[in-house]
Amino acid sequence: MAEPSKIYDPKSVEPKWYARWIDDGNFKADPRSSKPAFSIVIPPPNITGMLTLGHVLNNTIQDILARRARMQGFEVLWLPGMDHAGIGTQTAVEKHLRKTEKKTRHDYGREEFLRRVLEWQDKHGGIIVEQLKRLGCSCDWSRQRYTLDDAYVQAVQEVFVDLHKKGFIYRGRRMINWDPAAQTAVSDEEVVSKPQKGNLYFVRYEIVEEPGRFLEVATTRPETIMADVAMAFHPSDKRYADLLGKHAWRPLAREKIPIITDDVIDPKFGTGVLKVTPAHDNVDFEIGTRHKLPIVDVLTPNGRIDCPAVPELHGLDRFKAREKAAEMLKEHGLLSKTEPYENNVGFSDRSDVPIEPRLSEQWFLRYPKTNEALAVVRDHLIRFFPVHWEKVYAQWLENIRDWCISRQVWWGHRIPAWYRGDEIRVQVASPGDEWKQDDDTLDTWFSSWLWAYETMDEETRKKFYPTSVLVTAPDIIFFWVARMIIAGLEFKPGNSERVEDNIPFHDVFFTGLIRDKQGRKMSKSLGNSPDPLVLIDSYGADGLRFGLMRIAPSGQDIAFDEKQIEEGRNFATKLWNVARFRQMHGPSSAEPKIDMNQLSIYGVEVLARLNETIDSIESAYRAYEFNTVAQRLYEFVWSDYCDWFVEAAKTEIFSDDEAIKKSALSVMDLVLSAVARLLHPFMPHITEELWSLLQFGKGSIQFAMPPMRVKLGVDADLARKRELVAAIYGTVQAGRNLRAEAKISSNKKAQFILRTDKKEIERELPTLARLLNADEVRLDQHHKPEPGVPMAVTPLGEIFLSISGADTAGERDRLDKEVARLETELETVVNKLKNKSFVDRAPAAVVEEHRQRQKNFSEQLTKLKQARDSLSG
RNA sequence: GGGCGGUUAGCUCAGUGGUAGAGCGUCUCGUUUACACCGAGAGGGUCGGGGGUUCGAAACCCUCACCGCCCACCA
Repeated sequence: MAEPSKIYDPKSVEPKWYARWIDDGNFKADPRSSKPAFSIVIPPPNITGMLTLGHVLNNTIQDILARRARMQGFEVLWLPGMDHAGIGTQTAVEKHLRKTEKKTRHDYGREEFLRRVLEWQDKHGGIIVEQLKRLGCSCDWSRQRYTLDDAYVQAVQEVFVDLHKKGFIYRGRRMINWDPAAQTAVSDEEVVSKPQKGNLYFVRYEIVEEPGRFLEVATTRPETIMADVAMAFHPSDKRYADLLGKHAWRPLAREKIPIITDDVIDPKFGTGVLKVTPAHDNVDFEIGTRHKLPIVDVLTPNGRIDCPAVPELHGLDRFKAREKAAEMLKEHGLLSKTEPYENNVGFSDRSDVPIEPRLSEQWFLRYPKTNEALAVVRDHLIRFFPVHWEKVYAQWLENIRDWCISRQVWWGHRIPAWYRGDEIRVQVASPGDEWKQDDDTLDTWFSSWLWAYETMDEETRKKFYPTSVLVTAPDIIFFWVARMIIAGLEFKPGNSERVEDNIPFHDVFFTGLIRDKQGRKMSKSLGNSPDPLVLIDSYGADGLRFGLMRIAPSGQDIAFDEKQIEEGRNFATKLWNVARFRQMHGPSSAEPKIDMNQLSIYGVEVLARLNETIDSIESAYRAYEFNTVAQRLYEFVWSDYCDWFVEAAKTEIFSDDEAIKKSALSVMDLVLSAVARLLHPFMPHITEELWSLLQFGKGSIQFAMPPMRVKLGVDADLARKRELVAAIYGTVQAGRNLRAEAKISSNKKAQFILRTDKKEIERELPTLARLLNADEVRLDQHHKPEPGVPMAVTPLGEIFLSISGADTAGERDRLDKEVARLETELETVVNKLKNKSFVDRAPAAVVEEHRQRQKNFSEQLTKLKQARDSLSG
């Protein structure tokens, strides 16, 4: 076999294995399997979307869970698919058409426009699937679904009809959030409030009954004055009490309007007077309803003024009109002042323009099963990770309002409502030629809330529903997670009456949000979002995955730094090289035999650490703490295995004694095979490559059982050996420090003398010498050093660095510092042990630990002082 | 206004009651045959402030400050 290259090359490894996995059908889920089921449905990316770091994080986590489950012997379904993203896709296509053909969708008409969208979809759709494959995602691609698949469309229609029949869906003329750019209604969840700098205009309304007297009102929206239908103040406000029942002149589109009182008005805000504009404000609408006021609408759907009575404003954009209205008022002396003002304005999440509250005929859903949805999370039938999202979820459900589900958009699921004259019918099929279907489509989320089960056929559902876990970013907890829970409870896809059979998933893991180094959200406009494919090209998919997972603490946002991906790549190379090292020393064994009699103490140590690593990984997985899993593996491989075990074991590996050599190689095989399997969910490609190169198993690593703890014999014996290793490693560190302090360059061999009464150390001297890069470590129980020879106290005794021309004064200074440091530490411990409360009340083990520490410090100190004092002469 | 996170080394973050940690960056040494995408060593922190609980607090409680999110109809 040719020797693999020094640098691991993901480009030649990753595509090769991915193609193989697909060819072998390794990701296919079999609903007829007798294995226990593990299932995940992908949060469907937008059909025309591109892979972002958010997707990388999210899908890496899902892949880790899926791959680990496969290794554990589960029948795994990771169901992929895409979302049609109604407004999002339509907006993208409209933008494209405006740019290339200078036309709007209305220029084409519904049918032709939808044809253009399909064209666009054919061209740009599904790219993200190929990108997910490059990341190594083990989805069952043969089951890919789309929210506009025929069957899915049918299901959405039926759900609509069903909910309408049950009385949960209704049509009504109500205040909704209007997006003037996309020209559609949006849901409350799609409105984000942003602080906006603007002005507070103080406008004077003349009292009809008392000419010359004015009522002053503070408003941010003078452009809606023409829609004012009343003036209102708080009933307890004495300032205006005498005006109740009188009238004011509306200053633009001059008209008499009544002066009324209402409880919602805050007397402390502005002048304590509100101009009531029911058509353009939610609060005002409610006041209007209470007082049976008329509704005057002066805005067009695209946010322009519609008021022929005021020609100066008619047709103007709402923001231009605001300035113009203020000007006009000023000219008439009706604007007393203008103050700079900052307030929160609702913006459309989609088009990023201010939302216009608007009275409109729309379809609404009164949510079913809200109490049940609260209960399943509260009672932990569904478990959230991290748990604090439960509260956010509960708050939303407790204050839930009806969901506006109709959209004035063409791309999406058409509403199954039919009209003939004044008649309305809600049903899937057309009632007849003379019936005209509702022009509107449904909110995209009204289709995605069925995703957890409408993506499965009957047989699949039987095996894999409810799904095991949902992995998602927390920003769609309301949009998607909560609604999927409600849908599951309402439509009972579990084919049973039991709640636990119908919930869409057992666990929900909320990922963090990836931010840039400055803590800003990743966004296209900021250009701070690195292209994951470029990262894959530079660092490999495995490097990207591992690097990202190691820095993604559960439940917290992630500050992205490419350096960390570089570390992931470096780790892959490290792994690669240490495997290559193994390969240089003969064939490896798939089932290495560990002979406890032959096993070196270093082997014992590394296997004990492997056991600890396996344990902590196990518990970290249970808590979805992927960064802990990654970090533990990183430390074990790099530090415990490479830096310590492999270096120490070189003595054995280069030994002429075949039995000794074989024992060390067996340990390496055992560890490497275990590490490959433990790392496989994080780094699928490189581990498969190593598995194959080192011939650790006949089949793919994907279905290899995760490693078990290694049995290491009796506890007392194990502890004694590990203590000895710790002492040796401690001595090595002390010795290396002496070398560095004495400025012996790294490539120079040094000589050490070890003064110890521990006889068993003799056989370890060659290893000690190797680790210290010494050509000799001599054992001398009665060694009397020359004055000024650098020395250190270690758990084994004292170590001396043999050098000529020792710097006595320098060494004395060094020892003085060392003595001072130890004295402080000793004092701390002694004080603690002097404290009666501590000795009486602290756990016995802790007290004993302190006694031991005191003993060690005292012994070290005695030896150090002797050494120092001998220098003072 | 309500709620939820966060504040630990220059940077990014681990660390939920018992001697303050990692990686990166910095400094010194090094091409010692797995690895310079590397190895060895060093320096660097009164754990945001203040109170409390405890024998003992980075951790638990209270409070304040600052940063970030989410929810809420102050025009």
